[in-house]
Amino acid sequence: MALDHAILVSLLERPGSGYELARRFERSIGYFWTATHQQIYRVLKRMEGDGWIDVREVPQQGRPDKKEYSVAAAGRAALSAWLHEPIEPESVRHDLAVKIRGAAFDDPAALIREVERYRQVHGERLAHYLAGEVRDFTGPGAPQASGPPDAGRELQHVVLRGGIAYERMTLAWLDDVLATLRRLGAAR
Amino acid sequence: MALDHAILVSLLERPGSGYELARRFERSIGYFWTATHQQIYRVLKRMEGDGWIDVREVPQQGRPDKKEYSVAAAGRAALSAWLHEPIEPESVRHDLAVKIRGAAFDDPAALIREVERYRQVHGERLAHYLAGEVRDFTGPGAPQASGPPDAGRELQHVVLRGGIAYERMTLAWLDDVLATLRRLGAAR
DNA sequence: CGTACCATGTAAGTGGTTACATGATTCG
DNA sequence: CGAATCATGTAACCACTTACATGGTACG
Repeated sequence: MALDHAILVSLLERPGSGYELARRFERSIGYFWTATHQQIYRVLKRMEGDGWIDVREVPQQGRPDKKEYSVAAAGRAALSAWLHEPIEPESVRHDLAVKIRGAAFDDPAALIREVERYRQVHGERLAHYLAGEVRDFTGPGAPQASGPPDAGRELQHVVLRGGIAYERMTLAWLDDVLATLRRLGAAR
Repeated sequence: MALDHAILVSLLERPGSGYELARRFERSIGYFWTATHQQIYRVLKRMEGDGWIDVREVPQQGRPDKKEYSVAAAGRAALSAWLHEPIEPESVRHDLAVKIRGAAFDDPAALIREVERYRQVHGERLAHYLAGEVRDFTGPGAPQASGPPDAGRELQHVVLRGGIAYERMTLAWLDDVLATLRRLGAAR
């Protein structure tokens, strides 16, 4: 049940509305946690009821009004408690791996197109992450770290490096998969 | 909803009981899909009702009788249909990444122990995969591939290589995370 | 004689997905 | 005037988790 905590972290990084959170979950936070707006609104309502977050009605011009949420003391405490409680490394679920093993009982070559699609998606994600890294961390326009290190910045960067490493690894593996599928197709 | 298909693949590789499937999901199939016995029994019942799988009562001595399931024609067809239908690369959920970003609002150094625990778990998984690879694929005792390549074997191996690559990448990243956390702790 | 393993289930709860619903504003 | 974006929700359903339940055999 880390959606609560993912939302708390995001609101600590910057307060915002349910709609804005949903957009963030399509991007930066979405790199390691996904959520739809329906889910987010439900959780926000619950956390508001529990006093974890505060709401502020923000009138806007040219746009619908919005409710801006920010983390209350109780929410900070709940997040801190969760941070200190150990969690098990999560279990993995890879549809593609199921498909690959299933292909042994069907036509392996028919999977090639599917794997190529995956390869493209992961290639795009990698490019996206790398662009973000240059923009926010390593590029010339990026804010310079002067004086003591900014913990939030460093931690965001190391998470992003994880995403980059994951995509690179995945691309290399998908190439391995493609080579294997092609080898099996050629040998028939 | 790939649990159905993961079970079908596993039953195609070798027919078995719900209990046996549950054990497999703790090992080989569990590398890329998890399921508890409660889930498995429910899905087996449903697939049996749909005519996807056949049951055979197998009396045993010294053990309780078991129901051995095997894939029926309709199940094979359902699997084939799924294999040919495109699926989106699945979304990721990493509690640890949420925790790392959350640590910026708490004590980063307190996360070190948690990350070390993760590191150990992933190290064990890697060792487990590598042992399996030697045993089943690359070792001297492993069945030799003579003549035409065995598609099932090759495909199982490439999936396992994916698991190995994933664990290696994760270990390297966790070292990066640890170094970052320690740097932040030392700079305070 | 207790623990571990084999074997199969039910029930309740939670988290997540999909579909439906509304309504205003901006831009081409 | 249609599509996209901003903004917030309800309802139904499905997948998954956790807790509870039973009962036999093997082994040290």
